[in-house]
Amino acid sequence: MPITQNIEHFFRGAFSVDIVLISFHNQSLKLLLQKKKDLPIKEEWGLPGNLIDPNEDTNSAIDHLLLSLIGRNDIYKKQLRTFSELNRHPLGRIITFAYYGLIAFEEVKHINSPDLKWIPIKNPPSLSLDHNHILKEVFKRFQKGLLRHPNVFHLLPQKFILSDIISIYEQSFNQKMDLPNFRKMILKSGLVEPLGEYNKGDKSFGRPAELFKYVKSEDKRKLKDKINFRFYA
Amino acid sequence: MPITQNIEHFFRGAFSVDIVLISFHNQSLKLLLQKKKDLPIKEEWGLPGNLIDPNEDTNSAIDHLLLSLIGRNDIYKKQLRTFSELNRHPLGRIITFAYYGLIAFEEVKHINSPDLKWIPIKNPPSLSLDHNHILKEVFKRFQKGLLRHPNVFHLLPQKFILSDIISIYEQSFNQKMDLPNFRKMILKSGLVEPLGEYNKGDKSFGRPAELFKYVKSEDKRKLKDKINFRFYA
DNA sequence: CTAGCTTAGTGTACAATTTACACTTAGTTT
DNA sequence: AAACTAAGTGTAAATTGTACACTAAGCTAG
Repeated sequence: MPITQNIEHFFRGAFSVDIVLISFHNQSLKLLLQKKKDLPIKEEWGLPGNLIDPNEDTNSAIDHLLLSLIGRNDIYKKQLRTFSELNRHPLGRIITFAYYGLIAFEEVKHINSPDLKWIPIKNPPSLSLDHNHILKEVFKRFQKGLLRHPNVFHLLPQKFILSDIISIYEQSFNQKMDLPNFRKMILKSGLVEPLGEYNKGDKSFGRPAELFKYVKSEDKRKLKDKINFRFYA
Repeated sequence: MPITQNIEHFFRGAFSVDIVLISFHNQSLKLLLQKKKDLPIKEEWGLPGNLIDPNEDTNSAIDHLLLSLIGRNDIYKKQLRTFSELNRHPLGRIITFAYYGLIAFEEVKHINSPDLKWIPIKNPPSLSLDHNHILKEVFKRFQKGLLRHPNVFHLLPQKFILSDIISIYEQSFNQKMDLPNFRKMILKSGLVEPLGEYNKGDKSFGRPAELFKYVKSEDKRKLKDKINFRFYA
C-alpha cells in the first residue's frame, strides 16, 4: 500500500480541545459549562471547547481556551484522552482532546458571563454532542488523580481546613470516611502545615477548625509504587 | 467567532494508529517492530502503524492493523494516548493514536515476515519519527498496568510457572524481588490455580516447578482503590 | 553413589500499617 | 448550665509487609 500516493485523501480531519474544569465551592464539587452557539446541535450547554487551527499545537490551543474562559492558563491541567468516534460531531470528522483542569473557586469567582456557568458536578444535565460521555470518563480519571496524587490542593484556597479535604474525598467517592483516621493520614503525609489560625465566624457551631497550608515536599517523594499483586476494579 | 464560516480551513489533518506490541519469550520482554517503506524518513524500523481512513473508526483501524500484523485482533489492547506535536510527521499534520497490546509469545511465534521483528524491549534501537518517545511513554503505562491489573497473564501461556510471573515483574521494574514473599502474594491473590503438573525437561537444574493456570475471579473483585493519602512519584 | 550445586517451595518471627471506636475539647444554641 | 455540634487525640486489635532461615527435588561432577 503506497501511502504517498493519493495522500490528500487522508487529510480531511479536524481537531478540537474540550475541558472539564472542576472547582470546589460551598462544600460541593463544581463543573464549568459553556453555552454553545453557531452549532447545528440540540443541547445548548456543553463542555467549554474550541476547534484547533491546523497550525496550532494542542497545548497552546488549551492555553488559549483557558485564557478566554477564566483569564489565565497557569492552572493545573492535564490532557486525558482523545475522543474520535466517527459521527460524534455534525460538522464532520472532528476528534477532540479532552483535558481536565482543577482550580480553587476563589480564583474564578469573579467570572461573570452569560455564556458560562458553574453547576454541581453530580447529576449534570444533558450536554451537547458526546460531552456527557466525556465528562463521565474524565470524572473517573479525576477520582484516580485524587488517589494517586496530591491533587486536592489545587481545589483548595491557600488556607484551608482539614475537613474540606475530607469533604472533597467523600463527595468524589460517594462514601463516608472515618474522620480521626483520615486526619492522621493527612498529617502523616507531611503535605500540610498548621498555621495556628482558626476558622472563626465561618460556621455557626462546633469547635473552630485550625487552618492549614499546603507544602510541597522537597524530597520529591521518589517512592515507587509498591508491587503487591492485589488488583482493584 | 462564527466557526461555521470558513469551516473547511480546519479540516486538513490526518490520523494514524501505532501499536506497542509486547510479548515475553526466553525470560525476556519483547517488542514488535515493523520496517517502514514509502516514507521520507531516516530510520528504517519503527512501531507498527497505519494511517486511518477518514471514514474509519479508530478501533476498527487498530483491529485491521493487528490482523495484518499477527493474523488476529482478539488480543489484550488499550488505547493510550494521542501524540499530536505539530511537526512529528514529514507528510503533514498527522496525529497518532498510540495503543499497546499484550500477547503470549506462543500465539505469535509462527509469524515470519521480513518486515517484522521482535526485539528485546530494553535498549531499543533508534526508531523512526517520534516512536522512541512513544515507546517510552507506553512502557511507563505498561508498568502501571502491571501494578494495578492482572495484566501479566496476557503475556503468559495457558500453563505457566510462578517464577515466570516474578521474572516479568523483575524485568519490568528492573529490581530483584523476594521470591518467597512474592510467591505468597500471588497465591493469596486467588488468581492462579495449581495444576499438579510439573515443568519437566525444560530447564537443566533445580527442582521442577509446578505449573499453574490463570483463573479470573468470578466475584469480579469490585474492590475500590484504597484511599490512603500516600502519594507516589 | 554421594557431595554439592541449583531452583522451587514452606515457615516463622517481627515490623509497619490499617481500622475501629472511645474520648476530650471548644465553641454555639436553647 | 445542659445539650449539641464539629474538631481533634489516643489506643488496642487486626491485617499486611519484610527478612530470612529452612526444606525439597532435581541435576552434575567426581
